Amino acid sequence: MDNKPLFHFSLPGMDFNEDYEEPDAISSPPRPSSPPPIDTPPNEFLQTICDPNSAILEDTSDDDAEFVIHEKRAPPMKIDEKVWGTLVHMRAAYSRLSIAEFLNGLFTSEDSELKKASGQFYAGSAHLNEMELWWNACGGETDQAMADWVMEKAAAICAREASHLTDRAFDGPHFEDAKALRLPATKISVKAVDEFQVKALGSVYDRVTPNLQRILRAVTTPPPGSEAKRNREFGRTMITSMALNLRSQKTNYHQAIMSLIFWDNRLPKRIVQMLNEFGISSSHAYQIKGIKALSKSVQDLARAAANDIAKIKMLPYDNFNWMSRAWETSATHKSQSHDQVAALLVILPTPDGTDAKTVTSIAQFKEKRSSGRHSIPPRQALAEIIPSRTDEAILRLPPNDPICALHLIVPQSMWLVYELLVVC
DNA sequence: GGCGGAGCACCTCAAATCTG
DNA sequence: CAGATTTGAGGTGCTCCGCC
Repeated sequence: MDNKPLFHFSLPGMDFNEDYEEPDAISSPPRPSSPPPIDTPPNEFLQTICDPNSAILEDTSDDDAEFVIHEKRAPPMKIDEKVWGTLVHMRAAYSRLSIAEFLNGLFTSEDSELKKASGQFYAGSAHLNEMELWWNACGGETDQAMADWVMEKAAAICAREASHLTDRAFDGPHFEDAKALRLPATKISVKAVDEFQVKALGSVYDRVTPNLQRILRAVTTPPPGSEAKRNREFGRTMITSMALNLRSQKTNYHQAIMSLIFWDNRLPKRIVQMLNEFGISSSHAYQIKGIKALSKSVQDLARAAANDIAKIKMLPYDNFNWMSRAWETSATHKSQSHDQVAALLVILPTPDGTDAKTVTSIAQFKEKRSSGRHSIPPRQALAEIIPSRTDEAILRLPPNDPICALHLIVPQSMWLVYELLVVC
């Protein structure tokens, strides 16, 4: 029978004697009272460590007490020496037990004492240190087998995070966050659109998917010295939204808003469908339902504002000649720049010290007329109706500023336009 | 089992292209 | 050049399927 040991090790100047005879496993040798020197020949060393008949261990002469008192204490053993001694013992006592088998036995055993020992090992997070050592010793990311193992575990961690927001949201720790990431087409409203912020969404992802974000940051952060002008946070947020949407189409908050943006910019249906496949946008059908819901939400707001006695309303209805690039948004025309007859509901701010009822009171105008409103000198009257310097400054706003178009309709000398709702 | 998103077929309409 | 035909895009309704 081949009794060749399963492992072989050596230190400088030392090696095992192949002719060494293995002692009985049940008679483990006692620990030597002093460390064996590294460069001791193997036979002597093994005798020192393992031989119960060793001269050191057998020294039971009457001089013991004197020896303990007068002998200088042996210097502490180095780690190498202790490890070496342990390996020697293992080989001597259990020549067929490999280190891998030993570790497996220690960490998978059901024996209470062994579990206690392995638990102490975990308690100090020593296993993380060992894993770091093994990672470096094997070549880190250049070792394919090691990288495969690590990535498999990392993928499982990221999948678990995603699961807590999608298929296992109900049972997970982020149920409320998962609900906030779902936006049914029929629930799209002005409030939902107004509240959407990529930055805020990114913060939510940082909180509920920290490990996935760690990986995305590592991948998307450019190397030092290269181009760094772009803000990667928005892209990482989009990537996360895409990943979650591809896992579950119910997680669609970002995609829903994207589909509205695409609709507003007249992106063709087939492109929307393509981007839906990619997980960037909701489907075309969702777009249509969403716009319907959004239009209803806008109308509800307009009705509420129109019936609010605390607001000052103005309802211009005319053929508006929109300035170039002054976009009008409506449910039926998307964003267009055109001239057309339209009705606008304009909510004007209430001046300080008064209220809507007083400002819009007919009696107020009658009072002004009766007090000689038309008796002021013509020159003064003209000065009051022509644009002031402030008016002119506002009228010189950039042509693509929609406020500019509004000021053409509502003279600045009256009130600033506070809110505009388009009634479709 | 209900809800909601996606897929699909089908419709309408307008622009582009063909044909006599 | 005018009418016919084709093409392509937007929109709708039904069905399937995943999630809760």
